[in-house]
Amino acid sequence: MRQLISATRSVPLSFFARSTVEVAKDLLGCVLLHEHAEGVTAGMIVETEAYLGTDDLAAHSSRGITKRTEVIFGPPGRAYVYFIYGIHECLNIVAEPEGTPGCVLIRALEPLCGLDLMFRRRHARAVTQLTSGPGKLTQALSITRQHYGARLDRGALTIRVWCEKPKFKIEATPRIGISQCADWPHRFTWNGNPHVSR
DNA sequence: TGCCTGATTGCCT
DNA sequence: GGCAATCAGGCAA
Repeated sequence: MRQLISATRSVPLSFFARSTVEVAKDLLGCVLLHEHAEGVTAGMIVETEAYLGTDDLAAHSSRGITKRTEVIFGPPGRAYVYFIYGIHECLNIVAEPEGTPGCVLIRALEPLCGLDLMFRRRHARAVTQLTSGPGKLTQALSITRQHYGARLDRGALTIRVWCEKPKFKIEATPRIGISQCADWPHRFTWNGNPHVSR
Protein backbone atom coordinates (compact mmCIF):
# COMPACT_ATOMS: atom_id res chain seq x y z
CA MET A 1 0.00 0.00 0.00
CA ARG A 2 2.82 2.39 0.93
CA GLN A 3 4.77 1.19 -2.08
CA LEU A 4 1.74 1.74 -4.25
CA ILE A 5 1.46 5.38 -3.12
CA SER A 6 5.14 6.08 -3.72
CA ALA A 7 5.17 4.34 -7.11
CA THR A 8 2.23 6.42 -8.33
CA ARG A 9 1.13 10.03 -8.33
CA SER A 10 -2.28 11.69 -8.42
CA VAL A 11 -3.47 13.07 -11.73
CA PRO A 12 -4.43 16.73 -12.32
CA LEU A 13 -7.98 17.53 -13.40
CA SER A 14 -6.57 18.59 -16.79
CA PHE A 15 -5.95 14.90 -17.48
CA PHE A 16 -9.72 14.47 -17.83
CA ALA A 17 -10.36 17.67 -19.81
CA ARG A 18 -9.71 15.93 -23.14
CA SER A 19 -11.77 13.91 -25.60
CA THR A 20 -13.65 11.03 -23.98
CA VAL A 21 -11.98 8.41 -26.17
CA GLU A 22 -8.48 9.71 -25.28
CA VAL A 23 -9.27 9.66 -21.58
CA ALA A 24 -10.79 6.16 -21.81
CA LYS A 25 -7.59 4.82 -23.41
CA ASP A 26 -5.24 6.66 -21.03
CA LEU A 27 -7.14 5.42 -17.97
CA LEU A 28 -6.12 1.84 -18.79
CA GLY A 29 -3.24 0.95 -16.48
CA CYS A 30 -4.12 3.72 -14.01
CA VAL A 31 -4.86 2.97 -10.35
CA LEU A 32 -8.20 3.53 -8.63
CA LEU A 33 -7.66 4.00 -4.88
CA HIS A 34 -10.39 4.16 -2.25
CA GLU A 35 -9.60 5.05 1.37
CA HIS A 36 -12.53 3.84 3.47
CA ALA A 37 -13.17 3.43 7.20
CA GLU A 38 -13.01 -0.35 6.74
CA GLY A 39 -9.64 -0.12 5.02
CA VAL A 40 -7.96 0.80 1.76
CA THR A 41 -8.81 -0.95 -1.48
CA ALA A 42 -7.16 -0.30 -4.83
CA GLY A 43 -7.13 -1.76 -8.31
CA MET A 44 -5.60 -1.12 -11.70
CA ILE A 45 -7.99 -0.21 -14.49
CA VAL A 46 -7.93 -2.84 -17.25
CA GLU A 47 -11.21 -2.16 -19.07
CA THR A 48 -13.09 1.05 -19.94
CA GLU A 49 -15.85 2.25 -22.24
CA ALA A 50 -16.25 5.73 -23.74
CA TYR A 51 -19.71 7.32 -23.72
CA LEU A 52 -19.88 10.43 -25.85
CA GLY A 53 -22.30 13.23 -25.21
CA THR A 54 -25.18 14.20 -27.42
CA ASP A 55 -24.44 12.09 -30.52
CA ASP A 56 -24.13 8.81 -28.66
CA LEU A 57 -27.63 7.43 -28.16
CA ALA A 58 -26.26 4.79 -25.77
CA ALA A 59 -25.04 7.50 -23.38
CA HIS A 60 -27.24 8.68 -20.55
CA SER A 61 -26.39 12.26 -21.50
CA SER A 62 -27.82 11.98 -25.03
CA ARG A 63 -31.26 13.14 -23.89
CA GLY A 64 -29.96 16.34 -22.36
CA ILE A 65 -29.37 17.49 -18.83
CA THR A 66 -31.43 15.86 -16.08
CA LYS A 67 -31.02 15.61 -12.34
CA ARG A 68 -29.24 12.29 -12.74
CA THR A 69 -26.90 13.22 -15.59
CA GLU A 70 -26.05 16.82 -14.80
CA VAL A 71 -22.58 15.93 -13.48
CA ILE A 72 -21.63 14.64 -16.95
CA PHE A 73 -22.07 18.17 -18.32
CA GLY A 74 -20.05 19.73 -15.49
CA PRO A 75 -16.30 19.99 -14.85
CA PRO A 76 -14.16 16.89 -15.66
CA GLY A 77 -12.50 14.48 -13.22
CA ARG A 78 -15.72 13.88 -11.28
CA ALA A 79 -17.34 10.56 -10.44
CA TYR A 80 -20.69 9.72 -12.01
CA VAL A 81 -22.18 6.79 -10.12
CA TYR A 82 -25.57 5.44 -11.18
CA PHE A 83 -27.87 2.67 -10.06
CA ILE A 84 -29.09 0.14 -12.60
CA TYR A 85 -31.25 -3.00 -12.76
CA GLY A 86 -32.37 -2.28 -9.22
CA ILE A 87 -29.24 -3.93 -7.83
CA HIS A 88 -26.00 -2.66 -9.25
CA GLU A 89 -24.03 0.57 -9.21
CA CYS A 90 -21.59 1.57 -11.93
CA LEU A 91 -18.68 4.01 -11.76
CA ASN A 92 -18.08 6.54 -14.54
CA ILE A 93 -15.53 9.33 -14.79
CA VAL A 94 -16.53 12.63 -16.35
CA ALA A 95 -14.35 13.71 -19.28
CA GLU A 96 -14.25 16.65 -21.73
CA PRO A 97 -13.99 20.33 -20.67
CA GLU A 98 -16.82 21.77 -18.57
CA GLY A 99 -20.00 22.23 -20.61
CA THR A 100 -19.25 19.35 -22.99
CA PRO A 101 -20.82 16.02 -22.00
CA GLY A 102 -18.82 12.79 -22.00
CA CYS A 103 -17.88 10.08 -19.54
CA VAL A 104 -15.86 6.90 -19.23
CA LEU A 105 -17.35 3.75 -17.70
CA ILE A 106 -14.90 1.75 -15.59
CA ARG A 107 -15.73 -1.87 -16.41
CA ALA A 108 -12.96 -3.90 -14.76
CA LEU A 109 -9.98 -3.68 -12.40
CA GLU A 110 -7.03 -5.82 -11.43
CA PRO A 111 -7.05 -5.93 -7.59
CA LEU A 112 -3.91 -4.48 -5.98
CA CYS A 113 -4.66 -3.61 -2.34
CA GLY A 114 -7.14 -4.74 0.31
CA LEU A 115 -7.84 -8.10 -1.30
CA ASP A 116 -9.14 -9.62 1.94
CA LEU A 117 -11.62 -6.78 2.29
CA MET A 118 -12.80 -7.28 -1.29
CA PHE A 119 -13.28 -11.01 -0.71
CA ARG A 120 -15.42 -10.24 2.34
CA ARG A 121 -17.55 -7.69 0.50
CA ARG A 122 -18.00 -9.83 -2.60
CA HIS A 123 -18.23 -13.29 -0.99
CA ALA A 124 -16.07 -14.45 -3.88
CA ARG A 125 -13.67 -17.35 -4.19
CA ALA A 126 -11.42 -16.45 -7.10
CA VAL A 127 -9.46 -13.22 -7.50
CA THR A 128 -10.79 -12.90 -11.02
CA GLN A 129 -14.36 -12.67 -9.67
CA LEU A 130 -13.56 -9.68 -7.46
CA THR A 131 -13.61 -6.76 -9.89
CA SER A 132 -14.19 -8.21 -13.39
CA GLY A 133 -17.35 -6.24 -14.13
CA PRO A 134 -18.77 -2.75 -13.56
CA GLY A 135 -21.20 -3.83 -10.82
CA LYS A 136 -18.60 -6.04 -9.16
CA LEU A 137 -15.84 -3.46 -8.78
CA THR A 138 -18.14 -0.91 -7.14
CA GLN A 139 -19.13 -3.56 -4.60
CA ALA A 140 -15.51 -4.66 -4.02
CA LEU A 141 -14.28 -1.06 -3.49
CA SER A 142 -17.50 0.02 -1.74
CA ILE A 143 -18.28 2.75 -4.25
CA THR A 144 -21.84 4.07 -3.93
CA ARG A 145 -23.99 6.99 -5.04
CA GLN A 146 -22.46 8.90 -2.12
CA HIS A 147 -19.52 9.41 -4.47
CA TYR A 148 -21.72 11.06 -7.10
CA GLY A 149 -19.93 14.25 -8.17
CA ALA A 150 -16.81 13.58 -6.05
CA ARG A 151 -13.46 14.86 -7.30
CA LEU A 152 -11.02 12.14 -8.30
CA ASP A 153 -7.80 14.16 -8.07
CA ARG A 154 -8.08 14.36 -4.27
CA GLY A 155 -10.26 12.99 -1.47
CA ALA A 156 -11.14 9.44 -0.48
CA LEU A 157 -11.57 8.16 -4.02
CA THR A 158 -8.66 8.97 -6.33
CA ILE A 159 -7.16 8.09 -9.68
CA ARG A 160 -3.36 7.68 -9.76
CA VAL A 161 -0.87 7.04 -12.55
CA TRP A 162 2.32 5.01 -12.34
CA CYS A 163 5.54 7.01 -12.37
CA GLU A 164 6.74 4.28 -14.69
CA LYS A 165 3.88 3.40 -17.00
CA PRO A 166 3.28 -0.35 -17.50
CA LYS A 167 3.58 -1.69 -21.05
CA PHE A 168 0.55 -3.40 -22.59
CA LYS A 169 -1.53 -3.57 -25.74
CA ILE A 170 -4.87 -1.75 -25.99
CA GLU A 171 -7.67 -3.57 -27.77
CA ALA A 172 -10.72 -1.67 -29.07
CA THR A 173 -14.01 -3.59 -29.35
CA PRO A 174 -17.75 -2.81 -29.44
CA ARG A 175 -19.37 -1.94 -26.12
CA ILE A 176 -21.21 -4.47 -23.97
CA GLY A 177 -24.86 -4.78 -23.03
CA ILE A 178 -26.30 -1.91 -25.03
CA SER A 179 -28.63 -1.77 -28.01
CA GLN A 180 -28.03 1.78 -29.28
CA CYS A 181 -24.88 2.41 -31.32
CA ALA A 182 -23.81 -1.12 -30.43
CA ASP A 183 -21.30 -1.27 -33.27
CA TRP A 184 -19.12 1.64 -32.14
CA PRO A 185 -15.69 0.29 -31.01
CA HIS A 186 -15.60 2.39 -27.85
CA ARG A 187 -14.68 -0.37 -25.41
CA PHE A 188 -10.98 -0.48 -24.55
CA THR A 189 -9.29 -3.38 -22.81
CA TRP A 190 -5.84 -4.36 -21.59
CA ASN A 191 -5.21 -7.11 -24.12
CA GLY A 192 -4.70 -10.48 -22.42
CA ASN A 193 -5.29 -9.32 -18.83
CA PRO A 194 -7.23 -12.04 -16.95
CA HIS A 195 -9.33 -9.48 -15.04
CA VAL A 196 -11.10 -8.15 -18.14
CA SER A 197 -14.81 -9.08 -18.11
CA ARG A 198 -16.01 -11.63 -20.65
C1' DT B 1 -49.70 8.34 -11.74
C1' DG B 2 -48.29 4.32 -14.17
C1' DC B 3 -45.79 1.64 -17.42
C1' DC B 4 -41.50 0.33 -19.71
C1' DT B 5 -36.68 -0.17 -20.32
C1' DG B 6 -31.99 -0.91 -19.06
C1' DA B 7 -24.03 0.81 -19.66
C1' DT B 8 -25.72 -6.41 -14.94
C1' DT B 9 -25.03 -10.39 -12.22
C1' DG B 10 -25.43 -14.99 -10.89
C1' DC B 11 -28.11 -19.02 -10.57
C1' DC B 12 -30.30 -22.73 -13.01
C1' DT B 13 -30.59 -26.08 -16.84
C1' DG C 1 -26.43 -20.40 -22.76
C1' DG C 2 -30.87 -18.65 -20.98
C1' DC C 3 -33.44 -15.94 -17.75
C1' DA C 4 -35.18 -13.84 -13.42
C1' DA C 5 -34.45 -10.28 -9.83
C1' DT C 6 -35.51 -5.51 -8.90
C1' DC C 7 -35.90 -0.20 -9.04
C1' DA C 8 -34.87 4.50 -10.73
C1' DG C 9 -35.42 7.56 -14.57
C1' DG C 10 -37.94 8.97 -18.57
C1' DC C 11 -41.97 9.42 -21.10
C1' DA C 12 -46.98 9.20 -22.09
C1' DA C 13 -51.61 10.12 -20.43
